[in-house]
Amino acid sequence: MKQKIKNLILKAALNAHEKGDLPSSEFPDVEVDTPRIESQGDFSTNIAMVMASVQKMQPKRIAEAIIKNIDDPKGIISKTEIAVPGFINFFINNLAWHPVLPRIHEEGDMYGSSDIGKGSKIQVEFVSSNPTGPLHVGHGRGAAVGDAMANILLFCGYDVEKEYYINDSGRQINTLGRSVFLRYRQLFGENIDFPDDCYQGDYIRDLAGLIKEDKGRTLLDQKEEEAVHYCAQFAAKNIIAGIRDDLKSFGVEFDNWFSEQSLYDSGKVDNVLNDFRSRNIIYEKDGAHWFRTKDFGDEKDRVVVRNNGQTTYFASDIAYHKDKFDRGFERIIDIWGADHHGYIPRIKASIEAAGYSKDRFDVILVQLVNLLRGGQPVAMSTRAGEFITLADVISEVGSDAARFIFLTRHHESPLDFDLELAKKKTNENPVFYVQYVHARISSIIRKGREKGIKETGWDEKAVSILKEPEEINLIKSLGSYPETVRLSAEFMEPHRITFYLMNLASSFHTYYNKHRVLTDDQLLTGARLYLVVAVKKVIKNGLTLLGVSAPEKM
RNA sequence: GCGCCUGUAGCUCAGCUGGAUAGAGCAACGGACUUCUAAUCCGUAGGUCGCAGGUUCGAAUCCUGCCAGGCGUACCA
Repeated sequence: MKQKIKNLILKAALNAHEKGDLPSSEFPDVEVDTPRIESQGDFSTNIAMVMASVQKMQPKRIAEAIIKNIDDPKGIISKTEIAVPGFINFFINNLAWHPVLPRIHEEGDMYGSSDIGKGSKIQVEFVSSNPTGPLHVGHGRGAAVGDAMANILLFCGYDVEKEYYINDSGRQINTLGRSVFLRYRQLFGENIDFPDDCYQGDYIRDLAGLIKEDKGRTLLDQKEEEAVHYCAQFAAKNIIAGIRDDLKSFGVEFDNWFSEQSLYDSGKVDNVLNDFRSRNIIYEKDGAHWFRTKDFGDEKDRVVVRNNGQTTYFASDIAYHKDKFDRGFERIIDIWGADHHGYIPRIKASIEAAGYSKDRFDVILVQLVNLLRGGQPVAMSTRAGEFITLADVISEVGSDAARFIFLTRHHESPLDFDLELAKKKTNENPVFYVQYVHARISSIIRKGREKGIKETGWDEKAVSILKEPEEINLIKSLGSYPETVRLSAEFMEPHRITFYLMNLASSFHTYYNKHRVLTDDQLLTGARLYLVVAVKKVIKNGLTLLGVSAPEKM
């Protein structure tokens, strides 16, 4: 609808120019807004004010010239107004909104989809938690944002791949092995002080127990190095399997699990480092190897090989991001915890140095989650190994509530996640509020069937009965869904869908309380059914993008 | 110190990349179930958009400087 108005305005401006009502043929981009206040119409444009200096005319005169030249054969516009500074306000004929309904019925699950991505290959990498412990709540937020983002991009015509990067190499894996091995030895009665720098959680003991069951005491006879290595591999594999399960119960499945170690095994890390050395992008100082990230806009240069010969995490990350582009992705999106933001300039530097444009790389920073219970902070200490895992949260409040709540904030604002609130079944909890719409409409349909009432289907005459303000309001809201999806993809902000759904839900509940769908008037009932079924479809459509279910009953 | 993020109603947050009189939910108060799920709705009240300048027809939104909070600033990941 907005686009239609845009075109009408543009054509009117051209007509006006041809007829000599407007001197200049220079037209700015037409901007059409939806005013907040009802009395200001359904759409407004600022074109007259923007053109004032070019046309050397008063905005009011320009507005008059444009209105005079509007050609609206279908009668979409019921009224136009010129408002004080020079806005032109358009009032849409109520009946002009209705054609969105058959579109929703036809397109169903695909309503709102588009091809703005033009099939270009895009990768979303998220969660990528170290395989040294279970996922916690913060990872859940990253998972919810990443998965929703991937769904939205797919819906907008991108060829999306979801990837999980496994940090299965380097020091933290060694620490994991040591932690498990020490617990293992404790199981055989050794009296060992468990070091602070080892992983403290109970899951480490559990893993040690599993190894004991499997291997008996044989590890004690091996060289420590070998035993630690075995424990590390065993534990990492086990933990990853657990992470995979947790994500699955959260409704998140990845297309690809990418191993950091594989970058070393295939020589990709060495290759890219050698390439940078040969191009003098890496130099030696104090026995370490430094990447000239400063030359690419970072604050200072960064170490890639330490003076003990070990590569840093950054070294494999250089190879990793290069490899993503080598695999043919036109754009890559990383979803990180906000505490990693300082890492962005150096990754961009590495991408530029590897010969790709840093503009093809985006990072979505997800702020931290404060876990609360009844308003009180839940104590969490990773060091002491006392934390509520994502799995705990899912089993307590359910995947739907968790996912939805994670998406009720802009990803760059910190989020309070209250476990008690997430379980509440009231207006305080937005998940139920939205899902309830779907359940209510399902219920209406069931009741209708019992009474032998069928949907009318698209019948312009019947549907044109829908002219209650609450109905027009609902239809307008339905019509704006595709734009919401598009903006959500463009700005990489999944929460826009969440807010849209809450808004649509509110419009529906208002309508529901004021008007009955199933009435004695057959024509009206059919038309209203047609409307609410469209609402149901859009609610389901949006919830699906967010990874939340749409229940038939609640 | 420097860098990034945040600051909007008592609380939790939106605000469509510069538009007109800044919006929701919660909490408070007052109402609505013999009718399709009251897990809902309607109404009342609540604001110097952190502060101060600047840009312009027009600023919560853009720029600059402060103030407050969070995070980062490793040869950790």
